[in-house]
Amino acid sequence: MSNTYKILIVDDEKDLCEILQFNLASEGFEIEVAYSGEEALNKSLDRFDLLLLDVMMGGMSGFKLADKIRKELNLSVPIIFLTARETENDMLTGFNVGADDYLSKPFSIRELVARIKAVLRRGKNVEVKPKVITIDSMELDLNRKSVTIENEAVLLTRKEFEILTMLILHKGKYLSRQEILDRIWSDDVIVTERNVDVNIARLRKKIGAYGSCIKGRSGYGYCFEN
Amino acid sequence: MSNTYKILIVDDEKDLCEILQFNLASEGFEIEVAYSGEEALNKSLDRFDLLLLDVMMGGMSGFKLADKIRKELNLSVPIIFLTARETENDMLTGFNVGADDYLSKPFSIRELVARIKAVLRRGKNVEVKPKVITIDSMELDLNRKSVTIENEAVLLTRKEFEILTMLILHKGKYLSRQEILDRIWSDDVIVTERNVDVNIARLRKKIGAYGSCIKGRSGYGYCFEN
DNA sequence: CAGGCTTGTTACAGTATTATTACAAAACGA
DNA sequence: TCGTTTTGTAATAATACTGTAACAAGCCTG
Repeated sequence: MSNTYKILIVDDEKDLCEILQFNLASEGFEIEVAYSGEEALNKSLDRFDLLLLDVMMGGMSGFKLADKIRKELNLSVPIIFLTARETENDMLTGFNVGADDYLSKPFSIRELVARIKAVLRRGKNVEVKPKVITIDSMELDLNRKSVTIENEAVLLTRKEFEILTMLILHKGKYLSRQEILDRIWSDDVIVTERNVDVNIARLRKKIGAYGSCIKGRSGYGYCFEN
Repeated sequence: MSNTYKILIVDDEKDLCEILQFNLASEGFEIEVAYSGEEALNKSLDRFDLLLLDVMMGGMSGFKLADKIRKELNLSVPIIFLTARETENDMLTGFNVGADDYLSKPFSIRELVARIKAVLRRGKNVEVKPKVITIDSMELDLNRKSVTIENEAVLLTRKEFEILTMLILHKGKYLSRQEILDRIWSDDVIVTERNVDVNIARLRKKIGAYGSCIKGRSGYGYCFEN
């Protein structure tokens, strides 16, 4: 396999680390090891495709480490937890800090490998969104949330901007009113689907000629297509 | 609370189904149940956000079902397996057919819910893999619900699209009017079987030369065959 | 090959869905 | 706070979709 996956093992049991390292390496993975959470944080963690974290470690626990990785480093690298503890609460904590899987010791190497592969397979399709989208003479800046057409600013409201962005990110696909509501309106607000229509109408008017790129189709919803 | 995820439970233990249905429904999920793999295949499975499959079932096993779903229907909907069996080999079979998680009975509802949420959360960032069916110069995009012939868009209504999809997914098999009604019309609406004929006629007209691939046979129903 | 049954097609009407407008409520900023 | 902007609702007209009925054409079966 040309691009080998890099996996970081964080566990303070050196024996187990060695076993894992040997076995996973022979599966074709590229392995690095850290013997504590602190040591792990000293590495540039964004290099790895997957982290295997022991929950029970001297010093920082695996959960704590995962939390830092998610919240402070803001990384979305997949994480699998290893733990000797079997209680349900641990499970839940694990998933709450964004674990991708969870294995209780003792586990078989084959099972671990299977789960690693499952997690890596999932991750393959994630797509990095561009921050600026250009469509002919129309530009959306997702960071600044601004739109220009022929370099002229077009002032869209928040909802209008988000709908336009969503349609464009799914260019060519019809999105139902419900899907649009789900994504753009906060969960606790209850509004009618007609709202989507109204906002689409406003949007169409504001973006001039591009308005006709937003197609509406009975039973399907809306779609951007140019 | 717009975001209801639709989950299909496939298990032949009715009691368990009921318990799961009740508990998951009260978590805000929208639940459907099938008591066998065969019954599950009669549903349009692309409607669901997640499948919970029992491994051990009378008739088709959960693994077999998953395999069909992945390979024949070409769906990438997340799957979680439920099983009483704990052997490692089962685990591995599960992951090989593209399972997203695996739970051994008995499991706690809370754990199941946590795992469901983990799987659904993951799915958010994953770009849906295109589900496109190509038949000579005709292309059906099941995600976009669009049809093109020689790269020209063919605008089908929902019913027309669904009928065409259903026929093509069961290419070579005659589907009775009743089967088509059951699958495509919602349960509470009562309509005559003649409706199927009418929609088939419209469909045939819209898809031009491919119209003649939809064969009708007295007493059998309709079948797509090219 | 005739009669009854099933199927294909068309036209029409009822229903559902969508676009647009105007106005009111809510949120926002100075 | 007040005035402005944004957002939601309701009403309406326009459009699209779907079901029914009617009839023609096909197909079984005796």
